[in-house]
Amino acid sequence: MSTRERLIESTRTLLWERGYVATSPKNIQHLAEAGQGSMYHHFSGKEELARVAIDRTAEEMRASVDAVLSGPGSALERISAYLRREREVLKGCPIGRLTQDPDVMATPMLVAPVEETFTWLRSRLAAIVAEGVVAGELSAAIDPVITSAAIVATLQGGYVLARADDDPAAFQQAIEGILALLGALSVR
Amino acid sequence: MSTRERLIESTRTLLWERGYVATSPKNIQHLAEAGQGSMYHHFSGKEELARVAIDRTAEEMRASVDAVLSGPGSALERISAYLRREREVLKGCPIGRLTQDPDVMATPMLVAPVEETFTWLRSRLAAIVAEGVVAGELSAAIDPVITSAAIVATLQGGYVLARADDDPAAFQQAIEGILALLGALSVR
DNA sequence: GTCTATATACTGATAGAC
DNA sequence: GTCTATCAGTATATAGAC
Repeated sequence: MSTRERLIESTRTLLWERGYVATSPKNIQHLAEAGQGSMYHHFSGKEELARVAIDRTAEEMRASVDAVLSGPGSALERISAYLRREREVLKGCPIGRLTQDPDVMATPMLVAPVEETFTWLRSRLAAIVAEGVVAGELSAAIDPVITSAAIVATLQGGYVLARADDDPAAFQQAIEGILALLGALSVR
Repeated sequence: MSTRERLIESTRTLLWERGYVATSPKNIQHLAEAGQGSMYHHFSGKEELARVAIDRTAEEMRASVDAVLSGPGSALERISAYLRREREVLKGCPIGRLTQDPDVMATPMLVAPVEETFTWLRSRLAAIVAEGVVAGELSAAIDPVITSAAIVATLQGGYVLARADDDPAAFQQAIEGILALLGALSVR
């Protein structure tokens, strides 16, 4: 792996583990086993490097989520598969966590990919919920937009509960809770 | 207000706005209009001050939530009143945000009040959901524990969505989404 | 491309005068 | 109780040699 590559991957790791404010150029260089000079040769500074790292994380997430959501199965089955996927629950969501970072929120270049990711995710899920309603699988009483917002929020909030409890079970309970509600509204 | 009081209140404000890692003793002193010496006279350091501040925020939250949940109305009405309460959505949850702070999570003294708050909230809500089921207001198919986890998670995740979008509407959609699902399972 | 030197400001605290 | 002085270490670079 090239030095540039190692810098990007190290930044991704640290942004996930500690966020943006709490990650210093020095931390990144150490993890990447790269010198000060290398980092500033490849990137203009911490901000640009973070942007590249966040973009990559967002793209990967999008691709892996889309793989599940575009897969086989009914609408509810795909949503359920997405929510129940294996996750490193206690590490939290690498994108969602950034919304709590004051320096990320104060930097338009860094918020942009975060905003785009959630906008995409919510509309992708809304489309699937709508599909389920049209197919007669889900009750016509379900509104796709607010329901998909609730689904994504449960996922993001599940991470918060799990971290507060230091136990992935809290995440799983939240997921099972929303799935049970959705399941009860499926048309059998 | 005493200097000590101003230090605590300033810390509460900064922990809410920027979190723990991103808040320095200097920031606190400046906002509190207190000198270095004053801060270290009243508190052993940043950590102790943060603990006092978090405790106070947690207690206030508990009291105000309990006021709504112990109020009049059916189970679903009280849950709905709680979720729809006025909130400074874009500022996020002053307690939930701390779960994303690496230095808070690494300090047992600081995680403790966060963990206690969520444990309390979830069991308080679970009791109300259970009440609704017993009263025949909610479907017997509803499991109080996982449902209350989903409710709290939706709330916490709603803040994440709103901040990502820089729009409180995303929070409201998530809330209306979970309430619609719960409402559909109420026994009319 | 990578390295070392240098720089300004801030972090989180301690020491001791007043 | 509050103030100023001081401190070792870090944050985030820039400069210029190799």
